[in-house]
Amino acid sequence: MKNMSESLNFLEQIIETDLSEGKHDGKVLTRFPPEPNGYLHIGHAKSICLNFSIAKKYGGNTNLRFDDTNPVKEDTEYVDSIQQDVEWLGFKWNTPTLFASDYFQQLHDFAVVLIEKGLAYVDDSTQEEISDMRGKPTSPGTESPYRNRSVEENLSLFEGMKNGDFEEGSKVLRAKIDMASPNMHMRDPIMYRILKAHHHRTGDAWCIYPMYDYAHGISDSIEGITHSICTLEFEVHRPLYDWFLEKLEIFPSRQYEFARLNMSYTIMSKRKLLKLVEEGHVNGWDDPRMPTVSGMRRKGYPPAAIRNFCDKIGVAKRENLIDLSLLEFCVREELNKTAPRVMGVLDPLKVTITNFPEGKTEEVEVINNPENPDGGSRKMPFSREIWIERADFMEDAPRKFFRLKPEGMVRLKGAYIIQCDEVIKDESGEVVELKCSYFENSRSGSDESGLKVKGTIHWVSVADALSVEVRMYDRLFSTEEPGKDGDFLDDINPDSLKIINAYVEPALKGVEEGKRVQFMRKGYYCVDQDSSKEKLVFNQTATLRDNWSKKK
RNA sequence: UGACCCGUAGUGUAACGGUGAGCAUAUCGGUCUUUGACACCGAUGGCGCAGGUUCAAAUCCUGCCGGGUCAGCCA
Repeated sequence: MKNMSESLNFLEQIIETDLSEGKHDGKVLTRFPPEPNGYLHIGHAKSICLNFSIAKKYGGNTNLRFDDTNPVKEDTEYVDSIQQDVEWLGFKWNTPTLFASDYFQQLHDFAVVLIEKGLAYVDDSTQEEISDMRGKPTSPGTESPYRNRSVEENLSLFEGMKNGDFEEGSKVLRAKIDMASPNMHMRDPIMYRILKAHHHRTGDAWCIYPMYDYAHGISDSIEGITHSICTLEFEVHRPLYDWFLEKLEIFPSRQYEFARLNMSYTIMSKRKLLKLVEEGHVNGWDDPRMPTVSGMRRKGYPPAAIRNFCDKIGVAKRENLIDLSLLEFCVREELNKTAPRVMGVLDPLKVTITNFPEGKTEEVEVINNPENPDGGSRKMPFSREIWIERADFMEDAPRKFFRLKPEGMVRLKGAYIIQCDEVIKDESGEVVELKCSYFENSRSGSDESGLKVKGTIHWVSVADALSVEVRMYDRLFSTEEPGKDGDFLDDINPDSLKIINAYVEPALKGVEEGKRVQFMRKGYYCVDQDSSKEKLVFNQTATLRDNWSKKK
């Protein structure tokens, strides 16, 4: 009988077949090849988890290699953030960080080999001419008038390109393949272009830079990558990937493609993400509303939750749109196990316990995490005046509302049962305070009152409460597929951020940045980097599920 | 009107010619509960269509329909 753990995705099947055939002496080496021109997002996380975990599963390794072949778009700011994000996600690459730019010399030398074999030529055509001659997917292209230059001429021209003898854009090196190929990528693709730009690693050493199709496969081959896993849009590039390795007769890396992640209410395009940042729709790449790894980290998503999510969504070749709620489920699942429970009142209503002595403070003991037996407990001050959640009181409550109502009773979590005796309102009729009485013999843990109450609510002592800022986040977009009908900016949710003030229990004083907690009955929150000694700032990571409000 | 890839519950993903098409999530009920959370139980819901091969097809073949990708000196 087959169970889940035995079922393999299509990439695992390929690897197991390769292994059984003894390919590459049973070695598996994958790679994650980001271009350092943007921040990593959840879509990259899928690729990272896939590459690292599949290699690990089969006793192999994974290289981190920056695909830095386009100096005009790339920057070290991105190489730093990308490395940090991969590490944070929990993965280690065993070689030093690699760069395609480390292979510029080899790439150049291989290009010379191809020229010598008569398989590459220098083309003087303009960009427009090249584009025109390429033809259309439905009709063949035409050959460039420069296509049949002699090997010697090509060699000397390419040397000239390398030496900076020619203007940017005046010449390119092209592979000589087939202008009539039904595959556009085989119509004499460009291998090198002249770019008199400063590279973030090689400086001004080069003024010709290799194109992706040429550099990527050869870089894989140089490193001995056995399984080069990329997204579906590179599928039509594969014949070219193979062509270079075959003609050069170097290590036969193989490329496999999977469907990229799409998620509801989310955009994944680097260009659009950049626009959100640049136009100030969000507060930077690490804004907790961003689907970036840094944004999710700041929002309080644990790396284990993201890994779990990537595992759950699986890998296949069909287009997909994952429910955002699955990610949220994974986040809650992880946090439920790991986040200590604390009390935080987000929308406070004052309760005075009239029969509790003025000025007296008692300590009650509260379990830190019922899901974690080793989580221990802590003390919480209890006094005559407390804050409760405004929504935990209802004047005209329906029958099944088992929180506080006039003359109703409720358990204060970890403390006493109280009864609501009087509702105080202001002149506009809004409830501003509740006068309650407590049952002294109902103390949690030693309850001898015999009272049975259905509801338990959270609270904090007014005198001891910490006033904190809480940033409440909702999804950044209000439509499932932002931009599906028109401009994606029109689908931005205007209420994606609300900043409120809340009261939390004093045990939270001085908690470290990044700490994740559950505000009991409300949700998970994470201490933001904007916190100061005077004022803590929390980001809402996720709310708890709320079946009650759904039922209503 | 070319080439390549892909169609399994709302969503995602299994099945490798042979149980009643499984699992997760979502949705809806219920049990439990000093978190209306969590956990647990149950329900709704699926093989794009049509042929063919076969004792037997989600699975193999053909056609159709639908979706995606490709015409950067981006990756």
